[in-house]
Amino acid sequence: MPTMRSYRDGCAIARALDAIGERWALLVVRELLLGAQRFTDLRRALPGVSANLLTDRLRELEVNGVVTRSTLPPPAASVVYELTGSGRELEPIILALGQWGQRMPGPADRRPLSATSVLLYLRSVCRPDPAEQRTVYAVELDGRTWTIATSQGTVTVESGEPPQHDSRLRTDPETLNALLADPSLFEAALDDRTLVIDSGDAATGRRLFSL
Amino acid sequence: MPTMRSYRDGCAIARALDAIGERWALLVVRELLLGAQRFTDLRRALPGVSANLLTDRLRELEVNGVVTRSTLPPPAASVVYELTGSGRELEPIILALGQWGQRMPGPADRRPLSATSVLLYLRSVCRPDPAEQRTVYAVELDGRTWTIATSQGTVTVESGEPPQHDSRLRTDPETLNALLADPSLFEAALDDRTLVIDSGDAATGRRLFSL
DNA sequence: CCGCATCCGTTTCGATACTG
DNA sequence: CAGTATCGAAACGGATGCGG
Repeated sequence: MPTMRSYRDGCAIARALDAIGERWALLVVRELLLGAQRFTDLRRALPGVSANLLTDRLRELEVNGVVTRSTLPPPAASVVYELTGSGRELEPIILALGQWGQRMPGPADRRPLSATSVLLYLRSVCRPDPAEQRTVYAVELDGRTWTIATSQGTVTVESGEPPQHDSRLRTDPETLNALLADPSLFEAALDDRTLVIDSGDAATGRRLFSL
Repeated sequence: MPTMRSYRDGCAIARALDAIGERWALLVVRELLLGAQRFTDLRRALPGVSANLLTDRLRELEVNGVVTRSTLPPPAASVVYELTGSGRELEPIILALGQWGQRMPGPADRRPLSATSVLLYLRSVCRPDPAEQRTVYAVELDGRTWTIATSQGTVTVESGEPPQHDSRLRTDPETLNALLADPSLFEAALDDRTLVIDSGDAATGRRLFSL
């Protein structure tokens, strides 16, 4: 059964933490910032969380009005979790927390990087040239495919395969992150095959990192 | 000994949560946003936290570079905890979390309100008239005295007794919060003595809530 | 009193196994 | 796929103790 402890403090900060302060809760929200996800996808994206606990957190977030649980209409009929409006309002806070965490004295750790966090970063920093044509990328990260579309100065990131794409890339979160920080690593990444272009030309692929 | 668990995720959000995501940690930071505090004051301000847990959290926050522990020079010689620069950078995030928490569907709870949260709110919303003369208030809340000074369009809130003051008020967090939301309740609060003016005239006291 | 340290019962977490 | 069941380990919460 879900956790039911509270700080018992009328303060709005404490009440917010009652809702999203339990362990893993905010990382679940982070995952859902890129769109609705299924239980199993959340598990894969959050290595270390047990199925048991993920169930509890999702239920708590649901009763707290942060997440909604819905069953897709047939023939899909799968269960998906999605942020509510209130949940989406956490985005700037979570991104700010990420910026704070980045400034922290990190002991040069080489820990695996979550795909979602890199994609969130991409979405938050990329401001494509508004004059540029709409470009749709299919990006495969950690075995999952994402749709990244640049259009009229904005970037959208969605889970799943795009209906059609201009370029299909395959890489890992660490490489993607490195390329966003320094686009000039593009050719080197192609060379050691940490980045693979499955379709589309190199110039189109490279443009994703030159935003 | 302190908690030593980690999300083991290179993502900056997860690393931030490793530093300040444990239970009570962010509320400790909240308390310290108004200035250095002693162990016992933190305990009183955070009813529900046990002494050993507070010790653990303070140590963790210390090793994570969020808090510094220092012994005041004699004759005080007391131990105080204070935010580092990194810790102070959490202020906008914590305030944003508070705004999010306030928008949450609160089930009309009448839980005790922490003094710090009301003072943080006061400091964040009050924009006094820059033309106004500097005014120093001594405000007693929950048995502790705070110094609130308005000067040149800014408000400062500090723990402790001011050297001199223009007005001395005594009230409780709930009343102070209500007065900030609706200054017209000032006279009613004086009537039922949930607000007491110990020194200074009523007009000066009232000005604190008309910012 | 203040700033903890130690002990101890309870809750939560994390891992593995299992089910509709 | 989307969860439950179970269980040992860790964290929490409260009480008490203790040196300065």
